[in-house]
Amino acid sequence: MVLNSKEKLDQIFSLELKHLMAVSYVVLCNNMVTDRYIEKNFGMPVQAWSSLFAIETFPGIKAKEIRKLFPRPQNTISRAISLLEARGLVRQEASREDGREKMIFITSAGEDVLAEIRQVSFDRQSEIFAPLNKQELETYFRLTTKIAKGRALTTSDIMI
Amino acid sequence: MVLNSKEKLDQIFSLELKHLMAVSYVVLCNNMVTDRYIEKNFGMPVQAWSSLFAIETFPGIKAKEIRKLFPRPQNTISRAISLLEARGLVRQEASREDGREKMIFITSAGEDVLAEIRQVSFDRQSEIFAPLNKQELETYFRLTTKIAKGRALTTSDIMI
DNA sequence: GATAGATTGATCCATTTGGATTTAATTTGC
DNA sequence: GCAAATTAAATCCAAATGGATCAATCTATC
Repeated sequence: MVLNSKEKLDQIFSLELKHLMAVSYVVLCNNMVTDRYIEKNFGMPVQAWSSLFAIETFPGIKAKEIRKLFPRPQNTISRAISLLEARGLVRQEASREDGREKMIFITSAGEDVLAEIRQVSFDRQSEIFAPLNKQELETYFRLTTKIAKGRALTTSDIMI
Repeated sequence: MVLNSKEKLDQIFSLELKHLMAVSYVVLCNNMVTDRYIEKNFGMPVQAWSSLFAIETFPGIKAKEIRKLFPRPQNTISRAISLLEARGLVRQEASREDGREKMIFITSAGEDVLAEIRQVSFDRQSEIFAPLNKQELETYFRLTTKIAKGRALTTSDIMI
């Protein structure tokens, strides 16, 4: 019995690890498409435009705080911010309270680039979630948020 | 007004891109924990043990088929299989129908390693989805599967 | 208020990554 | 039936990655 790709996926999604596999599959597929597209069209890696989102939403945010929103290694975020600064998309300002920290702000050039990325990301989001109706989408978001807030997501008790 | 991390996350999850951000956040957080743990304890990258899952589930699977289940660049899967083969966890056999393809099979050493990884992955899955009750978990899986089957997930109409 | 320990962000460097190319095999078109 | 196009997988190599280290600063304890 030879299975085609769709049937193989169904079978993978019937294993005991199906919950983890399904959600990872969705995000992995999307990242392959989105990250490659933005890299090609805007010349920046995912951690750079993710950081730009965070910096716009929270003016004066620090690098270590960005890591909490978009979990990546510390030096990855550090370099992403260097790239954004080198392109004039953000500016940094020494924190008054703590000389080690830098407050990061988006520039108007950064706003312009982000507006473009936001638009295409929003269209992409619509594409991805198209299979769900409005009610299902809200349920999905509510449940995802519940998972995201789980204590062990970032600090596992078993994988130490 | 200064926000702590939890509050920042809430605000990020109130933006128009919240659906995409929430699910990406969950998978990214998990990958940071899981991939690092398995790298440290089993000495192999995520694409290697993912492939091992696929190879066990579908004896004789080809490299290009694994890519459909765990979307990664072609050479990434190719190298993962080389690694698994070098460790004696899988063996390859030339396909009879098509000499370019190789059929991949798990070895008994591979079964042993996979059994360990499966156990810890299963425990990790329980940890991640602990915030959902049984009913919610099934709903979540059903909706995730719907998204996973969407045509545009892998072949975007807008990100070309 | 001096010193040890902790924390922030930058940098170092060996390893990994992934787009592009190559090799080998198959399929297509004429 | 043969050249051209296509496909699967391996390999090449410049660039990215991430664990480890470093420098600067802050905190705690005595």
